[in-house]
Amino acid sequence: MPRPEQATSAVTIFDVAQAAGVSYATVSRVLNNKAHVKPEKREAVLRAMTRLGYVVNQQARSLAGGRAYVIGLLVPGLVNSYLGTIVRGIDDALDAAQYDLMLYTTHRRKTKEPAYVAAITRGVTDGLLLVLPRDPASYLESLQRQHFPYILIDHQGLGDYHHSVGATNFQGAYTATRHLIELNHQRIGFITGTPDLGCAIDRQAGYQAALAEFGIPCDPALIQVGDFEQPQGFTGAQALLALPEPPTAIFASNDEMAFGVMEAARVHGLRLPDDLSVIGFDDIPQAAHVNPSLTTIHQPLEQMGRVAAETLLKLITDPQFVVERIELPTTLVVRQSCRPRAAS
Amino acid sequence: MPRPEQATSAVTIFDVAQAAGVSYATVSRVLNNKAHVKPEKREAVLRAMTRLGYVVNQQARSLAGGRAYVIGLLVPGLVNSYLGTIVRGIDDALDAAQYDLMLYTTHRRKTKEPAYVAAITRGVTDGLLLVLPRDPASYLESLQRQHFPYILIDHQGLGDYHHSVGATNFQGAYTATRHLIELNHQRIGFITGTPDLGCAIDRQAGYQAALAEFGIPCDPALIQVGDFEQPQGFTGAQALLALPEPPTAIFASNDEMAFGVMEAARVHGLRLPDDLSVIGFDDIPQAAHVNPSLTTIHQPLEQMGRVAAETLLKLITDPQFVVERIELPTTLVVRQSCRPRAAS
DNA sequence: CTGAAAGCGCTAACAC
DNA sequence: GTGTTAGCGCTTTCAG
Repeated sequence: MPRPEQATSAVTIFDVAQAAGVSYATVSRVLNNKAHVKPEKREAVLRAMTRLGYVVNQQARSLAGGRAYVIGLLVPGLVNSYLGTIVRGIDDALDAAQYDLMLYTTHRRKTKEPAYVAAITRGVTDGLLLVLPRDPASYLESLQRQHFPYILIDHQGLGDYHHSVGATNFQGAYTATRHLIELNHQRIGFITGTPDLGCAIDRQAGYQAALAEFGIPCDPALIQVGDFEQPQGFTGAQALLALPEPPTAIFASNDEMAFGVMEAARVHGLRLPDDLSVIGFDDIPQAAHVNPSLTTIHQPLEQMGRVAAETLLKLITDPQFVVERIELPTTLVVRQSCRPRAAS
Repeated sequence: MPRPEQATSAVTIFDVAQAAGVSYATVSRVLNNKAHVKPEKREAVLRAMTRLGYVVNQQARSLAGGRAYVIGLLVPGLVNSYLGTIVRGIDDALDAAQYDLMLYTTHRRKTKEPAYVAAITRGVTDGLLLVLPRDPASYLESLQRQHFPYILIDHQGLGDYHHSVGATNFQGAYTATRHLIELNHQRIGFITGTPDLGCAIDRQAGYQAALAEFGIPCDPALIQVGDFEQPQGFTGAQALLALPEPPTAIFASNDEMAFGVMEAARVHGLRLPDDLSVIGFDDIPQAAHVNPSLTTIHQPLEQMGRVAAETLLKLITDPQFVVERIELPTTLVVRQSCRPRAAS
């Protein structure tokens, strides 16, 4: 009693072989672009495949030792537009290489991570892309031990993770701060990202470096800890604006928090950008559409995704390939949320 | 010469069987929770599995005719926070059932969709979730022919797609419009969604139904065609506000476009909500954070994802299971972007 | 250059 | 209850 629901499918390489008048193995060779197949036969096989509507069975293929043509993408719980943009880049690169994408979320099965990684590395997937993992060490150790191909996206600074693609966070934050300084601001508030993330640390370092370079003392009261989410931008700005000597400009570690800052400024009765300059980081689509539009540091998210995927693919095809940390440039996007400080 | 990169892995059910002193098949039975296994043996097998660090090989499992424990998610190109919220719900449900998620994007391989669907239905995946497919017919036909389990998310209205989970778009739009009417507005502008999407059509119908119920004539000049993206909200509102007799309230078919409307109102020198009331649809996180905060219709996206996934799982385990279209309720969320029209 | 044959790890009849 | 035995569809030696 055959499974009725499978009625349609089931064109195997065996069928193709028969139709093309060759053997089983030859079809496999054609399938994998192996050399040593007479052109005519290759042609015949190809023709038979299209005529029969043959589609490879990845399961079988990878079981038999070949590639799975799937790469895994491990993301933190939150699925937002930041991630969406990265995914678009990944998807592009994977599409070109005929790879599919398996989506894994960090918060799943957190109890038994080793098993999780094991499952991922056990055949289903040929490589793994990790976006902003909170605690990379738990994964990386087993990944490295198994020499399993992986690339980290947008994470660095902590530890020696050279298999990674990121942006020039330090440079970007430096540029943002410098922009504010050149606009004559002296008291510049800063709202950090999630403190245990490399990119957050680098952005803070860039902020402090610019201050130092221009001989502006770094007042700890001007630094508020945030978490990359809008509410923290709001509360951070509230604290900043309540200071005896409040800042004339605020640099938020990402755009989401910058929106929170703008909100707080309004609640505080401040006009933007006249009374307070605000600058963000990331350049999410929304940044161009708020009022006033947000001056920010553009982070090439889509490109990061694409480059990471391409690098991973390279790593998969050539295990000897040596991956260095790749940093893509950030750029200042000047819009309307910053203004020169009125001379006093 | 064994593959060196596989050094670590390779604990098979065979190894487990040996360690537990049972046969091959018994391990498989335990794995699949089949009946007829003596408790002591089951125990022994379980112990051996954890001791050896055994992890199932899904490829082999599904090749041999079992489940793949993977469901596919087909999404339109755009990956935004709308989708992110749905995915969270899906992920929750799948997590509970130990399923993984394969992400497919519509724009890929558009040239050969049949092959695409074939690949999806050929074993890698046990079922398919389709979010807002632009042209469902091209997929649905082969899906149905193969009796392959699938559920549509947030698509309806066109054709007879009962395998779907959505929200009460008509009802929500009706409620939004009615809210505006009860606020004494008579000239209410409307910006449509992408016209070929069922949800867009239903929302427009809801708008018109409310108007009709209150005896307000539907002025075609008050309806602008949009596409669910912010820029169209902006231009649509511009057209509306340039009318000889402009509306006192605008209902945008989604929040993104409502933001565009707010932007246009500002450019036009209008104060919100005093000079113009704006209402949206979706209740994306951002809606609570703009200024003024956006009154909107909450669409239970996360729940939609969860329900769709759960229903699909049910369908997979029981092919006889009959799926009806499921509509989850939308609710009005009153914030600060609407105000009663000043009596004139 | 090409065919034959041995599995990959597992499920599912089928015997015992 | 439990073990035995076929394959699932494909990649890969290994002979020709």
